[in-house]
Amino acid sequence: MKSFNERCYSLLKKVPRGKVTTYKEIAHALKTRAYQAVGNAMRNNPYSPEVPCHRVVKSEGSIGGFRGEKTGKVISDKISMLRKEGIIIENKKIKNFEKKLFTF
DNA sequence: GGAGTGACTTTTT
DNA sequence: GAAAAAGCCACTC
Repeated sequence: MKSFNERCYSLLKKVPRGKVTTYKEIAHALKTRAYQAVGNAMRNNPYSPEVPCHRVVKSEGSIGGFRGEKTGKVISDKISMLRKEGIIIENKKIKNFEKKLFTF
């Protein structure tokens, strides 16, 4: 039985490049309301590059908080990466969020 | 088995 | 509109 976390990772991997998803959607896809549990899974993030944690945002379209990989990384860098993938970030918020939102 | 934590969400002040 | 509090679920110690 895979842990709840691994399911989150699997779903995250399904997110195509240039799209984003929300913690809420993931939790809903898993038939649960463990929004924070999803965040927990991301925080553990055993799959650094395979799981695009930066593609997961809050329900409002804001970036939320990311840990980067080490203490030096900040959210700003992740935003740049998202922008490179085709996602427009404006003032820590995703532009055209609804269009970029990927649902399961 | 119980208490604490968390990269959240929603409602209310 | 922004900030704070409460609520919720799963994981870890």
